[in-house]
Amino acid sequence: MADTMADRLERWKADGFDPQNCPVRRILDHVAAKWTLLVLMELDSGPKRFNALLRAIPDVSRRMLTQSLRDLERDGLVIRTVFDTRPPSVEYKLTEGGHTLMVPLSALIDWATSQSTAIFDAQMRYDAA
Amino acid sequence: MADTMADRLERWKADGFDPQNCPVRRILDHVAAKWTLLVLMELDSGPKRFNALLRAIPDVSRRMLTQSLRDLERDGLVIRTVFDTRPPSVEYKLTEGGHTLMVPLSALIDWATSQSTAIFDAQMRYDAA
DNA sequence: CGGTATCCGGGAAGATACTG
DNA sequence: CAGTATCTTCCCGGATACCG
Repeated sequence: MADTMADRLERWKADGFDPQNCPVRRILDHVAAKWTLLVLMELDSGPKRFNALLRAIPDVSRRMLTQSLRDLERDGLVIRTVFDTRPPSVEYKLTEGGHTLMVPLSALIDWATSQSTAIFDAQMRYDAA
Repeated sequence: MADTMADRLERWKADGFDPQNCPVRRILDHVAAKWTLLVLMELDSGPKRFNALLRAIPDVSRRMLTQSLRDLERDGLVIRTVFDTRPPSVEYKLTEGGHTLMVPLSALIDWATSQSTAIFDAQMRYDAA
């Protein structure tokens, strides 16, 4: 898509665009939620169980991990599978849609990684003034 | 970069990764902040003045627009130029770094746009259960 | 093991009014 | 024109405790 931002914006607005209910921002909000990005990255390398995720992501609480997983499940990006064993085990994995999200998301992560020192410097300069 | 997510995570963790202070997430938080995305998209098509942005983005308040612009300026993504006229006029435009951000960001917007109905459907299905 | 339920504090954001 | 200032409200997220 060689679409410019202006094109997109124009189409959105012509479409009766409601910034309070913008699907793109709703998705971005989820992606940028405090723990979601780390959850997605952990699951990208394969299915994991609840406590495995809890251990893999330092400082996340049970409550927030559960909520992040529920949000992702609701968006159809993650699938939750319960195995009827004793004690019960629950597996989370990315759906096909979840994996396709990782493509553009990787690019954004790369950008942020490569620019992080430049941004840090800019912040120092700004704060000095 | 054919880097997998697992590679990235491993590197981060080996690096003494603090999820509370992750540069990538800090940047993503700004990008995904309520109004930032729209501001960036408006500025991508060229410099704009404060009130032009205010008019272009429905429902944004003066306060929040100011804060969004300050955050972007602080990150070095936007430049603020004051012209000493009467009445004064102030122009905002993307920096070079701001423009490079739009590349991966466009890809993510495209993904979100193309998946928005699928996600909406998934949500309906989830909520029905 | 894999969650819920409940309480609570702090920061984000809206409304409104004022200013150089 | 391009902002501040102040107030208030809301909700995210942490802490803690309990459950099938």
